[in-house]
Amino acid sequence: MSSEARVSSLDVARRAGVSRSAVSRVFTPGASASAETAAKVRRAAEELGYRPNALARAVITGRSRIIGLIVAYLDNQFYPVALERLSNALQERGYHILIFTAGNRDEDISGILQELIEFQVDGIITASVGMTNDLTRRCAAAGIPVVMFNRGQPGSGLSSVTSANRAGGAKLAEFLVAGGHARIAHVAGWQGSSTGVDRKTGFVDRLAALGREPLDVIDGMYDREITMAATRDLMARPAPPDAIFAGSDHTAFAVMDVLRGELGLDVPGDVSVVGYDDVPIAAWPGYDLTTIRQPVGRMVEATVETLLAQIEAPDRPAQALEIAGDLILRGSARIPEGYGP
Amino acid sequence: MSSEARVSSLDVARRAGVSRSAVSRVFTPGASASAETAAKVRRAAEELGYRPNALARAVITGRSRIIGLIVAYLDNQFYPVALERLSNALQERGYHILIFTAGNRDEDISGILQELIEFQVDGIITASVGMTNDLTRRCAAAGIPVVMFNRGQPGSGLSSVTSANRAGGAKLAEFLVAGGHARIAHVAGWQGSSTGVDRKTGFVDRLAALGREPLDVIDGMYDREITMAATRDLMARPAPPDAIFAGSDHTAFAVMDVLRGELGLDVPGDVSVVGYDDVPIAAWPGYDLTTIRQPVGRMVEATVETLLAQIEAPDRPAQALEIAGDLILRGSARIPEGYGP
DNA sequence: CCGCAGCTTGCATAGCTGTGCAATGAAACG
DNA sequence: CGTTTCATTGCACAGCTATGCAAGCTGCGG
Repeated sequence: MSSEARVSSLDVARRAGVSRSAVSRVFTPGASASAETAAKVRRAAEELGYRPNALARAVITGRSRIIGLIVAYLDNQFYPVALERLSNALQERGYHILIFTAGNRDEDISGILQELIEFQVDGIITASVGMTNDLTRRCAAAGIPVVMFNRGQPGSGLSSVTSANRAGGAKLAEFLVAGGHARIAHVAGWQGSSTGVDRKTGFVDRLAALGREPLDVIDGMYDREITMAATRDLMARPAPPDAIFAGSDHTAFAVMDVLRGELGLDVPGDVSVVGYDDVPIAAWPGYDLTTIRQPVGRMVEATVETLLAQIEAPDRPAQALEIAGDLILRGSARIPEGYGP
Repeated sequence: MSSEARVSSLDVARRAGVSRSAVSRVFTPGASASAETAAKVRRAAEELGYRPNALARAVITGRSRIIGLIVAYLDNQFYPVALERLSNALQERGYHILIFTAGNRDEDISGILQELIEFQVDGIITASVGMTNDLTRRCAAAGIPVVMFNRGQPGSGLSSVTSANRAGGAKLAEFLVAGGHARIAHVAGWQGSSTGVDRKTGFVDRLAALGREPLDVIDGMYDREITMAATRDLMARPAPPDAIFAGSDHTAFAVMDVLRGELGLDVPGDVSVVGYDDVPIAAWPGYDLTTIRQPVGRMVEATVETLLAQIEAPDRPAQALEIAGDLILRGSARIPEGYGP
């Protein structure tokens, strides 16, 4: 409530008639202080508007309670939703998110790692970022725990939390085949990412197990424009697909926009479309998209638990968690007999 | 490249055969150091993987280069887009965003202010948050500059950056009247926010100036469900509206989903719909929404400039900036003669 | 009444860095 | 070659807090 000069523990100590140590102990859980001095200190702190300096505290305890979040892009709604939940989950545990936006270029990521070290972050979460092996090595060298959210990197020694992407891709393959589709195409997610590769692999392998093969697989790079171009290309062929699996909901919307908006086709009458993620928009009647749900809540919980555990015990081995996701039936694809309620 | 022990400037100094001061000066722009020692120091730092401790630096300079961002929700796509740009703009200037998610309840905000002070943030940006006057006073007391993004609070003494919301509302009123609509309704943005109030006021006032009045004005709270309920209510009346202005694009999508998805109506054949923001989805063929563009890029620039200027010169008076936004013509509303190209 | 145990509290130090000040060295100039 | 000047560098201190250690005090039991 005083003027704008920053107020330190010394000011509080003087006003309360005690030493700095006493003030520090009052604000340190687990330290011993008598009820009387605690009251005096709290009152003085209140009057002066004092709060302990978390940065100075971090310098001496070696714990900043800051988590660095590296995120490449936010246009896929899955990531803002996850960001909000991550922030809430970490806030509840006394941690905070320092955000870093980066393209997927190596030099971006490299520079960001420097800054993460400068800010003494206790841990790192990456989202929608494909890490390089170089970065992997440097993180390990810096001794900062890393959890990759919605990405994995086998053999990197880094923890990761993903949904069961291969299983999800397989479910969609079965679903589309059961729906009686003849020409099934896949506009895949970025093949530089584990999610993009795993979904594709699970999808193609299950098709093969059913004695089928995809009409075509094109890398849509998780990009709206590229996916739209790929869709136009597919549909311009003599025998166009009657079902398209897009690598994410965000790109499935792009596919549907081309089919309905540009080509005047009916979904699912002419072409069935399925996606992956179950972002909120997928439930809107405008798209009503059949998709695999990525359980954001549980993925976030697992990410936070894993990261904090690794911060507590740095020697704990990294673990790659996969969380199963359900097929969500909606109106964008023919529903075969036996599915649904 | 070494083991995981944190490496300090003393380690680098020893390895380079110089004093701590020399190391500090090499990493402080503007300080004097000979080319020779700079080379020695940089080399030793490289070998040890040293980076200066930004937290310790912040303790002594009194500048953390951390900006606190308070955001209430991210489901309206306008905010993730803004967040990404804010982060980029600040990163370019050597600042970073510490993120705080909060509901709009007073106790949330109050607790967050404590944490903002603890982390010694140099400035605060609020987005999608309605601040209380109490918070206003406490921020001023703490001496931390605040810029409200996409919100204003007249008379609070806080800086703000918004688009010209009254002017935008007026443009939409004119546009809908020129389109020959007979019964014009407004499902407004949250009336506890300046944007919601200003857009409504500009809209209603211009209607009045044209000798018209709205069929009804309902507070949609910027919430999808509430807006959908309001739309159902409007359309169930004996004389339903033939044009609806929704307080944001995000809620305009909700209106369209009810009209087309639930009621089987044609947009704009039966009802014209307009929104506000011009988020990316508004341009997708699935919605193709006529709206007022909020120029995110310029709003972000202005926010960053204002905040940094206020950090440099704390006595600088607060300013409320308004940035004009254009009417973007698309297919969700009848286009009157004389508009368009 | 005395000794001991246990809780409090102040002192001093640690944890990392920026920066004023003075000393050192070299370079430049006469 | 002598002197002045300037850049450079080390020392010491500041900035804010946590914590081990020892001293003080209180209370309890003998």
